[in-house]
Amino acid sequence: MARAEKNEQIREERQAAILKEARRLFVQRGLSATKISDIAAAAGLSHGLVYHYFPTKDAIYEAIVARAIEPVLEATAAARTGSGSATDRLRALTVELLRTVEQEPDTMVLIVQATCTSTPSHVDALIADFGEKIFGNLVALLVEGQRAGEVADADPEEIAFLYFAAVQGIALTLAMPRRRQLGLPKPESLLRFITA
Amino acid sequence: MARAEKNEQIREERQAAILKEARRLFVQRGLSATKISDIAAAAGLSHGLVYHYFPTKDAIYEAIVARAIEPVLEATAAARTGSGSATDRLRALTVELLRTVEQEPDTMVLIVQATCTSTPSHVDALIADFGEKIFGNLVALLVEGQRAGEVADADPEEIAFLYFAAVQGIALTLAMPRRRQLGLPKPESLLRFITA
DNA sequence: GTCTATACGTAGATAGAC
DNA sequence: GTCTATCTACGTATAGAC
Repeated sequence: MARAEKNEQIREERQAAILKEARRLFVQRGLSATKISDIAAAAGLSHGLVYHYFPTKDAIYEAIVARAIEPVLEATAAARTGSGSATDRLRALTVELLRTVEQEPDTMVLIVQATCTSTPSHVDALIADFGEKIFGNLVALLVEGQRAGEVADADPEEIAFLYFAAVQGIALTLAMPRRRQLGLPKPESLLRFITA
Repeated sequence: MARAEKNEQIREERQAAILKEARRLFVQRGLSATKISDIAAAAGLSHGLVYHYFPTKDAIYEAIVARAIEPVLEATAAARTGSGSATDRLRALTVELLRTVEQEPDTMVLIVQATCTSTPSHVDALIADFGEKIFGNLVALLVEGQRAGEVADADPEEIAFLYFAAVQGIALTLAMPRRRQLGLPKPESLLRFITA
């Protein structure tokens, strides 16, 4: 393997390791309580080297939030434009969101944290944009469902609001310290907000 | 006024001012991003004097979280033991919780933050205890409602989970940066989770 | 690419004068 | 009770050697 190639590989591995460990720590302790040296130790490199791969701690955080947002945004976009009835797509979306909450709890907790705590301004912008898009996708989907008579005849903005609030609240509750073991709610239960 | 009396009065005023400004700042920026000197400046006293009234920053935070939890806990306890049908009490509780979210958003946001970010261990214990009690009160109330045939015949633990998740998610959404203006959901909408 | 050493700033907390 | 000055610790980020 050529040297440049090998370096590129090292670079990717290091960055991935930093992002992975930083994400875990940010979720556990929050942004400002996580030190660069914690991240470095967890990823198995010196703290100075972290700055070889990322310019600042905020940049690491921003990259992590952006990656967390992406799949959730894609899921709602896919539900909005996919094929099948609106109800089917809402159901599939709900299953997908609950699956994410269960199998990758960090993803949603990170979004929740970034939403309710002040963050670097770039991240604030990411979160605001995220909220707008999620909301837009859900409302469009709900309106389509209402036209087909499948979705309750209430204000679609209100339903979208409640629905996504519940999803985030579920992620939050599962992140509670020393919480009792609670199973995830069933998709049907969450869909009671919506169905006609 | 006697000197001792006057000092006592000063003490109470100072403590109240510190708690009030600290709460605002903690909600806005989070615990570790809020400096003692920020609090002191906002409350109009020197940063050294803050330590005359509270031993540590964590102690201030703990006092604030404890005060935020109290009214929410009381509301669910009152709903559990109050008079009237279970449905009536659930409805009144929902109105009360949504009123709190709207009129004192900081209260719920503070709880949400304390839940999803690592906090001093005393606060973790407060939050865990809070979760247990809220959950217990809601489940008891729901079971009573089910006996009367007023509440949907689903797992009461699941309904309680979803209900409180939604409440917290609503508070969270309203705290979003640069969010579009959204009205609060109507109590009826939230109660759709519950009613038979 | 990697590490160690360090500069620089700042935050929590204390001491002592008024 | 109140302030200013200060101690101490630590975290980010950089520099320079290997």
